[in-house]
This record gives sequence, C-alpha cells and structure tokens, in this order.
Amino acid sequence: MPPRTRRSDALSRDRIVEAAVELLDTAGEAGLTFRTLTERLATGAGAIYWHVANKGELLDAATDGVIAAALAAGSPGSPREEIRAVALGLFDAIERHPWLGTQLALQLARTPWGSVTARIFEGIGRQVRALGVPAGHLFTTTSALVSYIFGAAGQNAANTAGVPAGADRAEFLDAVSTAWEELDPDEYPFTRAVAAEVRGHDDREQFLAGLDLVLAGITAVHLSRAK
Amino acid sequence: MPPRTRRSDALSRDRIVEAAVELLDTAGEAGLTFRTLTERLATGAGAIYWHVANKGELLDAATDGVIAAALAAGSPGSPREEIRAVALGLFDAIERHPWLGTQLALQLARTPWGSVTARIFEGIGRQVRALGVPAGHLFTTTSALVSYIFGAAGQNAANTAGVPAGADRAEFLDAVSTAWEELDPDEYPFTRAVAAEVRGHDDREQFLAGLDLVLAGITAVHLSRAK
DNA sequence: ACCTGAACACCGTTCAAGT
DNA sequence: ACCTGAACACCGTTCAAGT
Repeated sequence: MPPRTRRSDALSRDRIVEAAVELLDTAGEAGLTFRTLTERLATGAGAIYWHVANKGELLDAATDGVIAAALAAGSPGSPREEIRAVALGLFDAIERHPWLGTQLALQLARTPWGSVTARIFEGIGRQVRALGVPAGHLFTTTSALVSYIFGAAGQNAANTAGVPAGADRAEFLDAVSTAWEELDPDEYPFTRAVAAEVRGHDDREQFLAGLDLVLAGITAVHLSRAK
Repeated sequence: MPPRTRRSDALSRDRIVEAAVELLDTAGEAGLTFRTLTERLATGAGAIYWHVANKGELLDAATDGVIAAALAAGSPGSPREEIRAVALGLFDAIERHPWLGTQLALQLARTPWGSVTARIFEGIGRQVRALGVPAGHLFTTTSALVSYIFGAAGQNAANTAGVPAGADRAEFLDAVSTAWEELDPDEYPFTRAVAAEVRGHDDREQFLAGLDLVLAGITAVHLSRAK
C-alpha cells in the first residue's frame, strides 16, 4: 500500500517553505517541527537539511516570503497614502499570520538588518524623502516611523493572537476593559481611568491614528515652512 | 569532599530568578537551561519546579524584575521629562540586558497586557494626561507613544545584541554603512542614499529624536490651542 | 545530486522517593 | 513543606548508507 500522502514531484526549498507556512498558520509556532514537516512532505529529515541549513533559516524564509508578498501590492498615491499602504500591509499580514509577530521580533534580534527590515525601511524611506524631509534627517525620521510601525504592529499581533479562536472581539475588549477598571486605584489610576476607551476601539483605526500622529510630528518638526 | 558550590541557605523563588538573570546576562538566552540553573544553584530540577511553574514563568519573572527595577527611579520633572525618563529607563535596561529585547517581545506575544506593559502604559499615560491631551484621546495617544518606545527600544536591542562583543561600535556602523552603499541601486535607492547618515549616528540620541517627533505630533494634533 | 531514516545530544518536565 | 535526581517525551541535527 502506498503512503496516504505521496509526493507528487521533487522536493524544493520553495515547497518546504510553503509547507512550513501552512503548518504555522494552522497549528501555530509549536506546530512546526521537523517531525510534522517531514510527515507532511512525506520525506526524511535529511532531505529538508539538503535544501535548508537549519530551522532558523527555514523560519526566516517563511517570514520573508509572507512579508514580501504583503508588501508587493504597490498602489500609486501620495507619500502619505503610500506610507499608510506599507504600514497596513504589514499590519494585515501579521493579523493573517499571528506567528509573524513573534517571528519578526526574533528575526530582528538575530539579524537586525535582514531583508525584512531593509524592505520596509526602503519602502517607507522613499516616501519620507518624497514628503520633503531634508537630507540630513532622512535616516532618523525613517527609523522613527519604522519603529512605530513595528512596535504597533507587534503590539497588535500580541492582542489578536492572545484572543482564543472562538471568542468574540467585542467580548474580549469588554473583559479587558472590566479588568482594567478593577485595578488598584493607587498603583494604576491612569489605566483605570482610560479603561472605558478600550471598549469600543478598533485596532486598525488606532494603528492608523498613531501613524498620523507620527506623520504630524514629522510635518511639525521638518516641514513647518512647507507650502 | 563537599561540593564546590554549596548552598548557603534555602532556595527561594527570588534566588532562582536572580540566578536566572545572572545566567542570561553572562551566557545569553541559550545559556539558561534547567541544567545550568540547577548546577549553579547546586540543586535538582524538581526543587526549581517547586518554586516556579515552568520556564516561561521563570523568564517572565526575570523580565519583570529587571524592568521594574529600571523604571523604579522616579525623577520629578515636567511631563516631557518624565516621558523621556521612562523611555530611557527601558532603553538602557535593554542595552544592559540584551536578552530583554527578545524576551519582551515573547512576553508581549504571550500575555499582551502583562505587568510589564501595564507598568509602562501607566507610567507614560499619566504624563500624557498631564500634557493636556483630551480625555477621549488618552488611550490612543498613549498606545502610540508606547508602541514607538517598544519598537525603537526593540530595534535598538537588536542592533546592540548583533554586534560581536569585542567589536568597536564605530567600526560596526562603518561596516553597515559600507554594506548599504553597495546595495542594488534599482532595488534600494533610498537605503543607499542614506547610508552616510548611519556612520556617525548615536543610538540614544536617535531614540530621543524619534520620541520628540512623536511628542511633536501629539502637540500638533491634540494641544494646538494650548497655553 | 538528492534523499532515507536511525541515532545522537540536549532540552523541559515529571514523579516516586527521601528528609 | 521542601528537595533529590533518575526517567520520560520530544526536539533539532547529523551522517552513513542508499539511489
């Protein structure tokens, strides 16, 4: 009897990465092991190591592929619109693939200027220049924007990943809000006071509002005599 | 013959966490295992599990302790100064304990509103309110600021952790700058153009410049009729 | 050149047994 | 109540052997 899952054609790096992404999407980070991967691909561990150096490289490739696809959709528009598009592309990709949040952080820690960072930095930076930020401030300004985007997208990944699969979003926010209202008034007066604002908020809108805040800062500091 | 390292007194959760931080500082994230930890504490694995539920909880406790200590120094000052102090507290802690970058990201992914986030959110939020940001915008504004701080501090943790221990900082920046200058002109025109700005920059100054950018945005959007 | 799969070293965790 | 340490299940990785 032939194996239930038969390889239709030869193994390749791309097929391995693709299978890895599928496993990550369906079973989470803990669901991707060399055992599950070899089973899914109906092969042996050594076969995978022939195409990929180690698990870290496999995860990097998976992260890279998903991010590259998310940023590929280049819509023409004003610099502000382009920046929003790049940021939202990352935001949405993390929402679709919750493991991206952790993985991006780990990859950033391992190779700070890897291809993912470079891609986003370049994409954002071009638009920062198009905005009219003067030459000596391009690096710092772009870095600040990218930092916000990574921080906010990561924070959000945490939020969405933390919610149990079946739970309703509104229910979850309600629970957080209630929990905040019950914090110690001496230690957490601010968080308590702000608890109500959590209840109805939309993550995506909040992400964009924060982005607008940073853009407003860039305008105020670097483009004050513009137009 | 008695063991080289003898326990001077009873084990405790605090002693275990303290030893874990020491191992993380000296040997990195890979250096902390239950084997090295039991050896250092001259005990058995079961003893540690009596005080700590699992490795995740141990890492959370280590992260929490270091962050709490870093934020404890409360210097009185204007809201802006306080915000800078909190942000720099986190920034410096990550620089002193490079494993914090990864660990914060992982903890954020596991328990988004854990004590670390809550601590920073509360600390920043109070000052945002003191700045005069109107009630309905406190949550979103504080979130944006915290996102930038986490993103930038994390990004920086990556940068400093990536540098080999002995290497000179200036040398490293020089290498990055040179690498950027050699990127493909078609794919990375912006990054190439900005390579020179990398060479002399100071991470701490850049972190603060970005923070000022966000603060300027908050002023422009929410405090425009202030004073 | 590409793949197989048993074997290895190492990890977090458990648990019967001690004090 | 607190600790010991052998044992267990599982993981990433290697490598002699096959085609």
